Amino acid sequence: MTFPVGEIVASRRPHRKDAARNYDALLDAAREAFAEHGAEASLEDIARRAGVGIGTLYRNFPTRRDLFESVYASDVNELVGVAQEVAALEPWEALTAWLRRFTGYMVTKRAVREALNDESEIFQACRESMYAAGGPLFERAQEAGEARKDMDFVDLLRMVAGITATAFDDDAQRDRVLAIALDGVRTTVR
Amino acid sequence: MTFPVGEIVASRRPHRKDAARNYDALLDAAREAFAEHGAEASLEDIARRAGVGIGTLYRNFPTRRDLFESVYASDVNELVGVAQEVAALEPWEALTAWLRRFTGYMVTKRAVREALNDESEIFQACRESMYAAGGPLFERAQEAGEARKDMDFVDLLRMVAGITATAFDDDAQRDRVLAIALDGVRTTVR
DNA sequence: CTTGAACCGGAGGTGTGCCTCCGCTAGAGT
DNA sequence: ACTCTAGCGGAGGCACACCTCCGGTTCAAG
Repeated sequence: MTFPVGEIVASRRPHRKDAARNYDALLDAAREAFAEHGAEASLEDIARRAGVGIGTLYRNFPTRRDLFESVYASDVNELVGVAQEVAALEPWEALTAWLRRFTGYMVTKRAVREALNDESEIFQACRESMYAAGGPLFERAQEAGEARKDMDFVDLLRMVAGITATAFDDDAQRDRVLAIALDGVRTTVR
Repeated sequence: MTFPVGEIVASRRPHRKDAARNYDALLDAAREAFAEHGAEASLEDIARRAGVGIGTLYRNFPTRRDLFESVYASDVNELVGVAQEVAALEPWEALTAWLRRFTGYMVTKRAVREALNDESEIFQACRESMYAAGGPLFERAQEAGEARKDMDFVDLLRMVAGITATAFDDDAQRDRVLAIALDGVRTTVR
């Protein structure tokens, strides 16, 4: 199984040194802006944050959707990497460790998912990568009797995504609530 | 314990027949628009949906915040009523019945909460009303041994709010995931 | 060092939303 | 029926976001 996401991202990145720097700055600024203002964040503000002209933004990302896709893809890329890192842990620990990273990812990504409907080709590829990376962790936990069998990986992701996308009083509360919900997942099937 | 929210809402509502009708239409249109476009929904679009001039919107709700507060308050009002209705059921059933209604409420309300920070006086009053209405249901379930005791009502609301605010493939998936998370809540404390 | 291609910034035209202001309309009290 | 006042609609000025276009700049290959 290959993960085409990385290649798609890389293919957009310009070759010249200054151009590449601008590209990265725009991606970071966009990630930040989308997390802060949601899908409707101002493109001119993103260019300002990145310290580049608005023209540069449009050359790299002709449409808002292009920007979404790139930000999203680069994050999915990282999550796929994490899945490989945690594969050596015990089944339940591996799963929850990955989900913890998924949490951090989801906080920023709420806006992107809100704007990117499933039509997008890149979105499809990213989702497949995600499932290919995290799915086995869940199945392993199921086989080890550590996760209930009357739910699937998609259910789990939705659950974690929902909980982590909400505003909590502090991180401790978020972790507590997440742990409680995961207790529901760990329940053995009746 | 009184719930001042209803009075606040009522106090805004104009006395004249046509004016009251416009007020209601604006509230409904705003609820719809906020659910659809989030907190940044266009006020002119809301006036259009309601079939009134933009001036009428501004006379009734001088600021965007006023509109948020009114929509939010009217919804909280309804939830408080539901809590009284379900009070006669068994502890766990009463709690989950109320949370199911909370779900429907939350889908629409995500946008409002996103825009209304805790400074708002009305928001404070609403939150108190919510806790006063739903809190006892949770405590009753705890005392009956049906809900774990190492979490509080706020944790529970955040959890349900998070899960229900997310996009699911269908209602069945949402219910399934919610039920799993609630299994975590029902777990007895170790 | 030279050179040309790739890249840059931002001015500016267009569209849309925000909010105010005021001449007109229609409900409510007599 | 009459009045008078609360309420109405939307034109218009301002601000800001979107996106295009092009003269100037900078990298990197030879």
